[in-house]
Amino acid sequence: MNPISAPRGTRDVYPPESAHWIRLEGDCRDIARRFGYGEIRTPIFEATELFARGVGETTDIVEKEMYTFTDKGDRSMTLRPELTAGIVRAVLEHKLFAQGPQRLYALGPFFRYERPQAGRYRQAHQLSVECFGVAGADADAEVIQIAALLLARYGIADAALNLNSVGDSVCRPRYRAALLDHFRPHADALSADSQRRLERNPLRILDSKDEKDRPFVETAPLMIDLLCDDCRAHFDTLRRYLDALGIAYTINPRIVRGLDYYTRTVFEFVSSVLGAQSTVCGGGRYDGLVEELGGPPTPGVGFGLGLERFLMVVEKLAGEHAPVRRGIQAIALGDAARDRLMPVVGKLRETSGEPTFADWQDRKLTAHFKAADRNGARWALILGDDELAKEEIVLRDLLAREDRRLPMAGPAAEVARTLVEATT
RNA sequence: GUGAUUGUAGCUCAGUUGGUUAGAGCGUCGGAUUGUGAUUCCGAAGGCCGCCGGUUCGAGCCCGGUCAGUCACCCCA
Repeated sequence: MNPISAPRGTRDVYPPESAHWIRLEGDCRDIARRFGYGEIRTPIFEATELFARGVGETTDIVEKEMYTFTDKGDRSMTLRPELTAGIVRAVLEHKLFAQGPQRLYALGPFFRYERPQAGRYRQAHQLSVECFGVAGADADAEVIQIAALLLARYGIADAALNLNSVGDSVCRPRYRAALLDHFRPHADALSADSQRRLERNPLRILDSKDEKDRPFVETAPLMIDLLCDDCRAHFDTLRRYLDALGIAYTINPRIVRGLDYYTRTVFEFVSSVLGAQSTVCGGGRYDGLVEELGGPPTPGVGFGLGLERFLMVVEKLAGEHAPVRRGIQAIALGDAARDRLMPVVGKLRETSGEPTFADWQDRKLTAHFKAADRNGARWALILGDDELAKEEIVLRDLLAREDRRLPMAGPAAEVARTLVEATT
């Protein structure tokens, strides 16, 4: 029988890597909190209909990338391919809009059935930040700053903010028509992919990587030149706010997002160290989404930030740094010492903020020291027959390589307290 | 879904034109040192050579399939 492996495109996270995840998730929560955003947790599966309507029937995500199944009640369910639709559903279900604008974030997995590649998984994780009920560009600037701050906290200067506007229901149809007028006469000269895109989603041709498309893409009209007055004003205001916040960006008139619901602002943070899947964070405004899902007309802006990709950038950019040594390795030599030391270790684990490691097996001192190194312990605590006889215990500083002898009398709690003091 | 490429010890990788008991470094465990670790020396354990089938007297090596990793397209976090 073959051993079972993790499903394709999924991966396990375990020590020491899991420590990076804990830290990143903590930083996401901390930064969201600073902006007054609260956490929302929604199911990882929802009615298929929610994503079909929310993400868009004709998007690649809905057409071919969803994990959809029929449950035992004959309902069509889907593992969420992104977090926003479920959040909107929950907000509507609990009538949170009755309480004014909602600032929410969610942290968790999403699922897309795609061929894995660098920075692309079938189960991935993201921080999803959503601001509902604020129509002004201040909300756009606010969510962008959240992402910018998170990147800055990890010293990721490498990620560049690309900004664009895809217009609204007034000017986008006009732009689409202009694009079709531009590309249609040259349809035969376009790449096969772009010929297909011409019918389905002409905007996509703009970020084609095919050399054949290049001359036509370069001369194509730009949305940014055809924005209606309202969209133009929104875009200009956002730029002013970003400048005021000191957030650098470049206007990239060719960024297009894959989800149907975006209106006006779209943005991406891209990193050069990620390979082909270079977007660390992508988002924008979605003023029509809430209504589309059966709610009252409600503006919204938000983004998704890929945690796997974020950590990839951090790892590529960060050099090797010596791991911090912390905590105590407790070493008992002999049965009597073990019996005496065990309650002390128990108390240390209750009261010390640092880890306490112990291997109660009857091993050589050398082996215990090796374990201490492996555990990254800062201190070694040694108790053997000699110490027992003198009611002492040896505390070794593994960095300074120096031993200290401490009194070992009284109840375990007292000994533990002395040790905590001696090691801080 | 399309294309390329790679699967040999826990990890990184050798393995000759197909030829007997498949190797190294690191790591692990033990010893040198009956109580002092990151250096050194000695020893040991650890392999369905991804899986299934085929060719062959004989397959880690050749062929087909399959699963998985990696990279790119498509698409996106």
